[in-house]
Order: sequence, then structure tokens, then C-alpha cells
Amino acid sequence: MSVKCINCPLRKSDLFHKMSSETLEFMQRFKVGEMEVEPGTPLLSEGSNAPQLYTALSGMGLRYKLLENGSRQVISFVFPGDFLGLQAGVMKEMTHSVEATTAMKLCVFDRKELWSLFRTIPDRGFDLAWLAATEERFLGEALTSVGQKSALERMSWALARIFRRLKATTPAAGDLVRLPYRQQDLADALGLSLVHTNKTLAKLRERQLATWSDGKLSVPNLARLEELALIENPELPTRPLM
Amino acid sequence: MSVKCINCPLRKSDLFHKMSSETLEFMQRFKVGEMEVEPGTPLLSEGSNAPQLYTALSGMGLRYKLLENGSRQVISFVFPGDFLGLQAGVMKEMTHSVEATTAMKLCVFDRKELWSLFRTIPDRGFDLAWLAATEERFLGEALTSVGQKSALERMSWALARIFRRLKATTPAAGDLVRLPYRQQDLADALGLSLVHTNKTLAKLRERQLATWSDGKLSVPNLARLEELALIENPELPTRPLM
DNA sequence: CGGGGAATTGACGCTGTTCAATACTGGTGG
DNA sequence: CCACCAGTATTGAACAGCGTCAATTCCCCG
Repeated sequence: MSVKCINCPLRKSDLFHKMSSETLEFMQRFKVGEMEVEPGTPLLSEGSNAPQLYTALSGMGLRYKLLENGSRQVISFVFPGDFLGLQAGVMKEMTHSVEATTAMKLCVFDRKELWSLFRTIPDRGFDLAWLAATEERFLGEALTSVGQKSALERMSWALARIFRRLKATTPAAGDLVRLPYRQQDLADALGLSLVHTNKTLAKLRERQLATWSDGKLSVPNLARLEELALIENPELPTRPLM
Repeated sequence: MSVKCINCPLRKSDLFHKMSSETLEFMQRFKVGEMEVEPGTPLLSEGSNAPQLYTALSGMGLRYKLLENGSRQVISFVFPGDFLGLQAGVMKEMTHSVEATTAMKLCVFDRKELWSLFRTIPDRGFDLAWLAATEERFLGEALTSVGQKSALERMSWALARIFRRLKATTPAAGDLVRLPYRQQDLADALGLSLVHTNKTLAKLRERQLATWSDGKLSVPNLARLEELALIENPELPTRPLM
């Protein structure tokens, strides 16, 4: 039994723009169904031309690129409310892969309808451009972090960004959020070795800026963490929900 | 005297999609004028909400972010045909700055008309989403290069990408293209120090894979350079011209 | 002729990598 | 019930790629 868009639990979060009832109706028609996947399931593959687009409803995932030499760059973490497959939607193919890290529930859309979306509801077309521009924004910041910051600063940056994002859409108890990734995932996201990632996390723990163990991240003093991370604009903008 | 879109010299390049005559007419109306700037002129600033959008007609520039600690990440190089200001157009503000490196000529558009573009010419709205998705694609690749590759591989990656892009839109004599940046610019793009950038360039020169001096880049064997750069998909896709 | 920006080169050291050993966990099959 | 195993986290030690410091050269421009 598929959730109706009008009852979508994500809409309760202040993170997302309010949707007009017409838009809501359109999205309901655009929506093909729902999908539940196990941890480790590939959702989209680099080079493929996926026929489907998704919005993550629950669970978490990873976007990444693989190199011939075996290394992996994690492009970003996928959280509830994120839209997946935009690249396949507007270009011919994906340039990175996406997979589920935990069990996930996803809202499924038909890629073929994307064009009608631009034609019939320009607002939504604009929203898609907005989303793509936001990805660009995020990746520019990630590139800056990996290119210019020390390991400790990078790690602080990632944990601070993740913490704010998760507090906005997942149940959080005080300064604790669930973060069910492996240290290797963070390492691949930040361009660090696994060993040094571990040691850097230990430093943040000693300094009582961030503690991440057993799948739970605790940030007792977000402002100080963001300061160390050289984050200039900590608030995350509200965004459209597809 | 402003160039009419229909006579735009960039349209001759195979790099860009063909434009319908209706689209061409719309763009002509969308176009406010032209701008010529000196080397070093700031075009868009991080944090600002620029009222104008640009398409680079000639000359070259830089997109970059500055950190509090004084370091600079070059996000990408700006070449003829690139569209500038999309972020300011769809979000409230720019998240990086853009400045002219050489003298540039730019086509100027009015940001306020962007919304009417989505409404009246959905094709162009789609093209904008396409452009944003392409930026995302590029930045994902840049992040992967900076995060996972050695200095030599990164440098090869940058020079190979730049070389192909420049051959597509600027006059090139054989394996020679004009590349009027400083080594510091490349260094800031790749997350390397200036000194190591210099030494890495020397290595590429010794190996006769790429020679960049006096503002001119020569790549005698592109395939080998791209192989060293771990580039999986070397051809650059054709793209919309705004 | 003087000065500032850019490129080049050598010496040295630090940040982060690689190698390796240990411990802890949950899952599996005897 | 327990031995076994694979995946993950942790920690120490040695090493190296790249950064920092510094000096020199070249070139353009005033």
C-alpha cells in the first residue's frame, strides 16, 4: 500500500518548501509506486540510463564513483528527502552510482514523464533546476574541503553538515542522530585513508567536539565544530521536495 | 554594437546543440546586451544576488571559493560558451565567485526574465537543468580527482579535460591551445602547492605528455595523457548554448 | 635601472599513507 | 554450545608524497 503524496511524512519537516495542492496532485500522478530495498542494494549505476527516478523516503544511502585503480570517491550521503536520478533524467546517463547503505523506502517516478513536468508545471521544472544547482553548491563546498582543508577540518566539516541535515529530517534525541555508515565510507568521502580517518575521529572525540560510535553521532557543541570546520554559512537552505 | 544571437560565432562549434529559430528569437529578446571586461574584473561574488546572468563569448575566467584561512579553491575554469550565474538565478545567491582572467566579452541576460523562460519555453528550462546537472557531473569528477588521485594523475586529468574543451571552442593549431592562466591557478584547482604543481608540470614535460609554458598548452599524445589521468570517458558531451 | 609578479629548483619536515597486529562483533555450522 | 570466520574498529611503527621555506632567474613594465 503506497503512501499518498498528501500524507507524505516528509512534508512535515520544515526543511522542505510548502507545496501547492495542484503540485501535490501532479506529483501524485507522476508517482509510479514505492520500492523497499535491502542494505547494499544498487539503486543507480554509473553509465546506465535508468528509467526511474526516486525520492528517498526513509533509510540512508551513498553516491559514489569508482576508479580503475580500485579506489572509490563517495560523492555524497543520501538522506530522506533527497532526489535520485536527476542526471539520468536530463542527460543520457548517470555519472555516478547510488546504493542503499541501510534498508530504504523510495518513492518511484517515471523518467519519461519528466519532460511533461517541465511543460505542464514550470514550477516543478524550476525546482529541478534548483535541486541541480544545490548539488552543484554542495559539491563545490566538498571540493573546497577536500582540496584546501586539513584532515581534522574536513572531518569536522562532514560531521557538522551531516548532523544538521539529519536533525532536519530524522528523529533526533538531543545532540544524537543515527549515522549508520562505516568509517571507510567517511574516509572515501573525504579523501583520507581508513587509518587516518579513525585517528582523526579519535581526536574529535578527545576534544569533545563530535563522537561517532555504534552508528550514532553526537555533537555536543555544533557551533564550535562548525568553527573548526571553517564553515562560513552553516544554516542549510530550505529546499523543494520531489 | 551587439552581436545578434543569430550571428553568434559560438554557434559554429559542434560542441553546442543546434537551436531552433524560435529559441533563437527568444534568446535575442532575453539578451540585454554585451559586456567587455579587463583581466582581473570580478563578475559575480560569493554571497551576492547578482541581477545578471552571462554567457562567456570570448576570453577566459575562473570560478573560485575563498576560505577564512586565506586559501582558495578554484572550482573550475571558465571558457567561451559557459553560462555564468545559474546559482544566483535559481537560488538566492552565488556560492562561489567568478572573475575574468583575461579580457572577456560576455553576453548579458536579465535574471528577472529567467522565470518567464521556464514558463514560456520549457525547452530552455530543461536546458538550464541540463547545464546544472552537467556542472554537478563535472564537480563530481573533480572531487574524485582531488580526493583519490596522485598529483601527477590530477594534473593529467586537468590538462586533458581543458585541452579537449579548448579545442572545441577556441582556435587551436594542431596540438597547441592557448591557456593563459598562472601555475597558481592550476595549483588552487587541484589542491596542490604551487611548488609541487611546478614540479609535476616538469614531470609531464619530461615524459612528453603535456607541455604548458608561455600561456600555451601542447598535448602531443592526448590518449596517453588521458590514460595516465584515469579518465574513463574522455569525450565531452555536446551541450546547450545559452 | 629598479621593482614586482611569475617560474624554477633544492633542502627539509610534516601530514597523512601503508603495513601490520590485535580486538570486538554478529553470524554460521558442527 | 562453541569454534570459526568475516567485517569492522583500533593502535603502533615506518615510510613517502607533498608542503613549506628559501634562493635564484626571467621578464615585463615603469
